[in-house]
Parts: sequence; structure tokens; C-alpha cells
Amino acid sequence: MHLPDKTIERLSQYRRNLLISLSKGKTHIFSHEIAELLHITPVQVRRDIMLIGYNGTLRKGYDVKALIDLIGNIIDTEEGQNVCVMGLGNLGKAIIKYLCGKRPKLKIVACFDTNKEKTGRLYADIPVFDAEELTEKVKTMNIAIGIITVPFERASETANRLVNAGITGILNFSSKPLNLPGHVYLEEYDMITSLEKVAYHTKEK
Amino acid sequence: MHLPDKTIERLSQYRRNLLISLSKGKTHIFSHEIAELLHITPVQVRRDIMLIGYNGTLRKGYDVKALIDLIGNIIDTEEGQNVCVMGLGNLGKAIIKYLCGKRPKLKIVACFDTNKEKTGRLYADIPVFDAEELTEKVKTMNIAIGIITVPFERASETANRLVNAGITGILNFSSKPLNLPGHVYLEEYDMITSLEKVAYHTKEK
DNA sequence: TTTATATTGTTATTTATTTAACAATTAATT
DNA sequence: AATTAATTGTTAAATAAATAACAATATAAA
Repeated sequence: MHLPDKTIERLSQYRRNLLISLSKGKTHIFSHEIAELLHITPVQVRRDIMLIGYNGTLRKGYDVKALIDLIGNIIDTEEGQNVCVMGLGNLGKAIIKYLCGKRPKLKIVACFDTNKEKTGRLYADIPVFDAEELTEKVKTMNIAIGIITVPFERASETANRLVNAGITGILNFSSKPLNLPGHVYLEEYDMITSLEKVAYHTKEK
Repeated sequence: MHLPDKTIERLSQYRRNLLISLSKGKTHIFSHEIAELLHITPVQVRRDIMLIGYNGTLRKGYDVKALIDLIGNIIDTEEGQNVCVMGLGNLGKAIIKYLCGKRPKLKIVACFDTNKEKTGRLYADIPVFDAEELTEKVKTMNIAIGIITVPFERASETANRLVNAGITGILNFSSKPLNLPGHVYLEEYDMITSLEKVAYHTKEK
């Protein structure tokens, strides 16, 4: 089953908002209610749900719990995936604190830095290792995904290390565009670009 | 002149990479060289450049300096735009340190928080004000753009305050989807969604 | 000088994504 | 029991974005 990228993004958001609805005691939800939560159209919601092969019940809507579970089956693996953060600068720290505990199937289990003053201890309960130990720890700790928060200049080298260590997914927060072998999935996010996009549109109005 | 959103994003990245090329003494650059920097195709580069109405010279490529300036004319305003950060948590701090000084026409001039222990002093040379002072400071400091880094629960309220204070562009890092009046440009980024996207694709491979 | 090569600018095609349209049908109302 | 309203699931149409195709031409090579 092929799912469009944009659908995956929305599924992630559906799930998080559905979890909130569920915690409020809601057992069923209509497409227009989900749409309202995300400020998109009901058609889009229904189409996405169709694509993942789920069926709601007419005039009752979708079973919140069942939909959450199905999205989980699509996004997560059964055992979960371990994640490491490369670089314990401000961004690395923010990401660790922000993500820890948010998604049970995506655990941040380690952080790596080259600065000896930072390594060898815990940050927010996450062990901080020397970057030299990457390959070993990726194996022993079964790490699948790496998040790059190192500065521009060291991004490519860091990415190569991750790839060589056997990682299969990378989220790159450095503004250095990376070039990786096809078997590694790469997602890039550039804060400056986001802000400049806002600047452009703000100016236009 | 209407420019696609994706083109704006790439223009931001062209510029930053061109600035690096320029600092290395490069005066002219071919479309395939720019493409290589960003790992996209030369056609896309040429098409974007066509859209902004710039002309290179055949067999010499594009004038680096001129292209940088033209992109600046598109993205930036002449006087620059002032930016504030809402919330001085880990993410707020990371953003301040990461963005400060990066783009001369986008200055972070203030930060706002509700925690009295954080307000009334500087963080990384940026004054931290009480959120109560928002409206006043937006006016006196001429702030055009707000970056939201507060937690989910307080995001909507924070956004409303920004809008009421007269801000016209918002970059939202909270995972709460916002609903704003049409005259305010909104850009949203959700770290968890990014990571879950990586998880999905990593799993698929 | 002529020919070949590299490179731009632009139009046409393809692919991806969103939006619209609407049939089917369940539940509620009369 | 018949009618109306609400809601899903799905196909069709529209829009947006990326890629391919190629003409034009400046420079380098023969």
C-alpha cells in the first residue's frame, strides 16, 4: 500500500489529536470534527482514512480508539524504534526535552557529542556518549534513527558516520543539505527557511 | 508576480549557499553547481531563477552577487523585520541562539514569557519581557513576526495575543494547529510529525 | 572559419495533491 | 411507513509542482 507523504504527515497529526479526544472520553468522531481540529477539510480527512483502508460507520463516524491503533500500525513498528541525537547544543537539548516521552514507540536512547566536557554523563536522563562510540552504541543499543543538530560545517561528516554505523533514517536540522545513499531515509528541516518564508509572506500582505 | 511556496523555500536555500560560495571567492555559478549544493536538479534551479526574472549569461552562468541581492529583494524588506519569540523554554532558547545574527534582515528583538523568574532580564542579549507587555512592545519595538514555542495547551491563547497585538506573521512550533484570521500568515512546524515521518519510511525500507 | 559542446530559458508533459461531486445508506423525524 | 437530513466512501476534476524536452546561442575546439 503506497501512502502519499502528505497523508503520512496528517496521520501523525490525526493520531495526536485523537489521543486528546480519547482522553476526554470521546469514543466516536466525525470527519468534520477531525478536520476542525487540524483546520483542514473533511474531504481530506475521509480521503486519508480511505487510503489507509479504515471504515467508519455511517452517521456514527469513526471509532477513535480503533483509528488510533490503525495509525499506530502504519507509523510505528511493534517493538518501537530507538533514536539518537547528534550534538548536545541548544537545539539538541531542546529536542531531547521536547521529544522524550512524547511517543512511546520512538525512544531517544542516546546523545553523541565531540566535546569531552559534555560526554560521559546524563542529560535529562539520556546518556551522552563521545561521537567515537557511535558505531558501537548503534549496534548494542539497536538505534535505527539519528537526529542531526550539529552545526552546518560538521553535518555531512556526522551524517556519514550515522550511515556507516548502520542507521536507516535521518532527521537533519542543520541547514546543510545532505546527500545520502538510497537505503537511508532523509528528512530535512531548516528553521531559517521557515522563518524566511514567513518574512516573504508577511511582506507580501 | 506569484511565486510558488516551494520556490520561496528553495530561494532561501539558494541564497545561503550562494553566500558561502561568494565568501569562497566565486563570482559566477552554473545551474548544475547550485543544484549540486542542494541535491536537486539543474532544471529546477533554472526554473526558479526564471520565475524571479533573473537572467544568467550563457556559458558563464549566474552572477553570484547579483543573484543573492535579487533573492534578498524578494524575501526581505528594505528595513528588515523584527521578530519576537514567545516562550523561553528549551525550544525558545535554542531558537534564539540558533537564529540570532544569522539573517541581518530578520532580527530577534524580544522574548516573552509568563514565568516571572525568567522575565526582566536578558537571554543571549535579548530582553525577556512579561507576556503582559506584548501589545506595548510589539508597537514600540515595531515587531512584525512572532515565533511560538509555548506548549500545546497555551498555543492558541498565545497566537491570539500575537494577532491582537498586531503581528502579521507567525511561525508556530507548538504541535497545536492554529486558526488565524486571513491577514496573518501562518507557518507551522511539528517536530514530532517530522520524526514520525522518518519512522514510517524507515520502517518501510 | 566552421563545427562541436555546454548552458540557458522556456514550453510541454507528467506526477502528486487537493478539492469537488455525488451515490449509497443509516438514523432521525414526520 | 415514508420522508428528510447527515454522513461516509469513492470517483472525477482541478490545481500545484516537478521533470523532460528542446530551441537558442555563446564559447571553445578543430
